[in-house]
Amino acid sequence: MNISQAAEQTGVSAKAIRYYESIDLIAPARRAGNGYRDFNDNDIHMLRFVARARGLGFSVAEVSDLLALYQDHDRASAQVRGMAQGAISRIEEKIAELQSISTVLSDLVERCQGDDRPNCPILDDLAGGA
Amino acid sequence: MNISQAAEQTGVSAKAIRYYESIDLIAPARRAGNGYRDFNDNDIHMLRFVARARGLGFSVAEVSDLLALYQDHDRASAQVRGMAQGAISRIEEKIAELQSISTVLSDLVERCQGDDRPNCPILDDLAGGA
DNA sequence: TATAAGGCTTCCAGTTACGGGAAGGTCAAG
DNA sequence: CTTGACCTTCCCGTAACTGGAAGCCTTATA
Repeated sequence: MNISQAAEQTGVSAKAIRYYESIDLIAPARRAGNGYRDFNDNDIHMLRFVARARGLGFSVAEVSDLLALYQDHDRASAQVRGMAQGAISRIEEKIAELQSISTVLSDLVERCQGDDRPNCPILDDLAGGA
Repeated sequence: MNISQAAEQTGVSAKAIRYYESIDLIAPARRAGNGYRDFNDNDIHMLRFVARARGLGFSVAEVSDLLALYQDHDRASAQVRGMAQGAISRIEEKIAELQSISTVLSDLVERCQGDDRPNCPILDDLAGGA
């Protein structure tokens, strides 16, 4: 299977696949006689794993660890669980931060008329900080 | 005032100040006889504006627009309000996305024993996607 | 069969918003 | 006069790719 088919079947762009290969996240694909990459079912499987893990917010470095754990059949599930919990913590923190920002912005928007006049509490706030 | 004092008073690092100057976000600071940047009260004011806007999640490009609006005393408040609302929308979207990710991860963690054994629903899910 | 379109390859550059660090000038203190 | 703390500019590195150029390969069509 050529790279564009692999991309289509996994949701990982051809560019991204080459990138993942270049940073050794995934094993280099077999090459056909013409030099084209040739992907097999296992390659597709791995790419889907990567796509799903990335989609769940794991960094590429973390995905690398997860792949190693996935391929190590003697791993302890605690390790994977720990990584997932770490990811959850970071996500929760980010959510809290975004929510507090959103609150501030919403308050500002509420106090701003939003008409043709120049008076704008939003800019006043940015300027004054108070 | 030298750059390190300006940094301290605004919460913007010296590196960031030079960067903002280099990309024309802020006006180049006056130079003292020795070539050092010399910041005045207005510079500090502008840097604080930038710091606060960045802290509220506006991109540097957006801060540039906000600064222009701030300095244009004939601006319409509607424009600033619109930008703030756009920022809020993006933030809300991001929050929703993070929350759905967090939910999925939490479900997975819950189903994972997290012990010394290799059985791990988290990896199973990443692999199978189902 | 010639050729044009499209896919594949590699490599380089750009993205965001800076931080780190090198090489070298400047300033205040002892 | 030297030390150490500033300051300057310049270049590299970050995360995770995307876009584009230059140049093969393949397939379809005239």
